[in-house]
Amino acid sequence: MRLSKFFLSTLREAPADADVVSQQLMMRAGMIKKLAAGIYTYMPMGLRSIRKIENIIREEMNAAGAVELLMPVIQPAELWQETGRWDEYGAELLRIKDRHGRDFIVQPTSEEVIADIARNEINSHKQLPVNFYHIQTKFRDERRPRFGVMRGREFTMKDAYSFDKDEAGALQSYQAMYQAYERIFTRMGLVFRAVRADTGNIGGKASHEFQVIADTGEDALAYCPTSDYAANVEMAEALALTSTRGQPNQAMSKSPTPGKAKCEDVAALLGIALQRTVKSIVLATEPLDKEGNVTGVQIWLLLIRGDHELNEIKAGKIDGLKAGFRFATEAEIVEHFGCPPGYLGPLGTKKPVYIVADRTVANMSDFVCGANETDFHLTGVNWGRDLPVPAQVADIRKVVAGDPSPDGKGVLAVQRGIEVGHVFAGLPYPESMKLMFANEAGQNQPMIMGCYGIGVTRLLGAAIEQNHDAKGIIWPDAIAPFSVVICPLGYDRNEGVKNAADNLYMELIGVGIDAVLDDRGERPGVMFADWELIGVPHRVTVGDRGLKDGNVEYQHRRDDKATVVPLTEIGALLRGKLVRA
RNA sequence: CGGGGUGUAGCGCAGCCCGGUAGCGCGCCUGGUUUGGGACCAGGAUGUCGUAGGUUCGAAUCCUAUCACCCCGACCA
Repeated sequence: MRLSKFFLSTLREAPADADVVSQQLMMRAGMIKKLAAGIYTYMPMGLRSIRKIENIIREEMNAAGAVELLMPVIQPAELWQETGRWDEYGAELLRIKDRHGRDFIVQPTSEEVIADIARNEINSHKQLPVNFYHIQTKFRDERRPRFGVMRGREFTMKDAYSFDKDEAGALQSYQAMYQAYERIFTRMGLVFRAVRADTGNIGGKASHEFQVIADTGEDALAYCPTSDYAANVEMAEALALTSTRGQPNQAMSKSPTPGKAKCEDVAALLGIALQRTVKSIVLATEPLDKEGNVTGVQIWLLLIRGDHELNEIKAGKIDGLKAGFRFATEAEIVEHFGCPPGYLGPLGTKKPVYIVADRTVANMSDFVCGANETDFHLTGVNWGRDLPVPAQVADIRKVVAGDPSPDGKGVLAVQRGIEVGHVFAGLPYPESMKLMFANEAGQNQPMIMGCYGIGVTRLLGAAIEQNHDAKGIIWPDAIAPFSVVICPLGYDRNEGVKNAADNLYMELIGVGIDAVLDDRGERPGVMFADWELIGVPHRVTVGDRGLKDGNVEYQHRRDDKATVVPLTEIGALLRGKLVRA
């Protein structure tokens, strides 16, 4: 591409409403423009990267045996009413009416349509397994769109749907997609991890998220560097930090701790480690009777070690809390404990409460907790001696870096990630949409469905979040808008430079290298700054100075300085660097 | 949805408190001088001041409504 025949507009300053670095850089580099909240135009420069991402996905999906089709953006409400998602999806589902007043939706995903296709088109086991995919525009009316293209309302997604005749086949389809995803993100040059995930409300069986590692990611991941264990922090299992309960060494006593309502303050006042304290968290549930009336309020006391944090998702899995819980009000706390928050503990509550101890707390000895009396804490508290051993012990805390890995093979580390792909097996649609086929015996049986998504436009942002510096974007080769930029110094006024640059450009294009020739005749500083902002990974500078000796300069976007290379060798050098991994 | 903030040229911002009909930097256009890291000089173009009402002789400025955009969002005892 000759730049004079392309379109480029860079900005020195990012628009004030850009909230994350990837969005700022893409806007400055002229790759995207915002049209409305969470809705972006992909400008020519940005679209080139999008197309490269799509092509890699397409090649690997095809190689994995998936078949491409294209389903509509606008879908009739009837299909969504059939699965119940018309009612369940909520405000994120954009609903529209046509001129006849019929209800339609703008698709946030395509399970309904593909299931409709599957039940109409697939009748025989001979047609299975099959995996359909498309790369299509989606719309989810996010409550609060942000993070640029990473959480837009309109976005592009690759979604694939597999249909199998039995569990074994479904597992194979799942693994084929898992491996395809590994190849896709590897080819894109991204650092990522496959993370075991909660199946969430789609309700499947096996599920992994593919997370691009970046400090600015929305999700925290817990993983074990010495094994393949990786899980969302919300999901990661926290083991008890001590396997058995220690023997009591101290007598229990009440210490004045005036004004010290936080574990940190109490530990500091008493001169003990924060790990010796126990934090009390009070929840309330409102159970219903058979008629659905609230029968009263039940109060729960959850005990967590002072330096740990409650994991509400885990708490929600405790019997009695499954139906939903809330944090107790201050009035409820005073009523049940006899004192306000800050001095609460499991001993001597005013009214009975349900006590749940975290696994680690259950094994603590000589610990410190609130005395249920304003301005007092208890020290040297021991289970079994001072109070009954906890009736309920559960994993209710968030894991932290340094915890033992649940697989017993090391220590957990925590990093942030951006979810760019998700694979699910065993979706419920075969039942609700009657996806039946005739098996070898001629009997009808339900198919097994899996679904597999990749956020195409989100990948664009995630790649930048992972790969940028103070000057701009640093694209991995495979998804850069251009692989190589030729920067001639004095293109408009130096015949020798112009000829050399033109010839080099033709040579690179001739061998299939995606090169751009900056033929604007701009000053070097302007050219360099623009291309460093855009993040083209390889740059060749053609100048009078080097040309006298038959040389040009090569510089990778990550290099601090250029290397002199004979003009006759630069083509081969670039070809060597751009060999596909 | 609740709370807060901001809307002035393509981008970044000032002007608003204290009303007098809009300005700065970058970018853009023309000419000239420059030319290996965002050049310089001279000249120039671009705004229904988010929108709609109101107050006033007069509104970017004050008032009301409305829209858009941005930020924050339980608790962590």
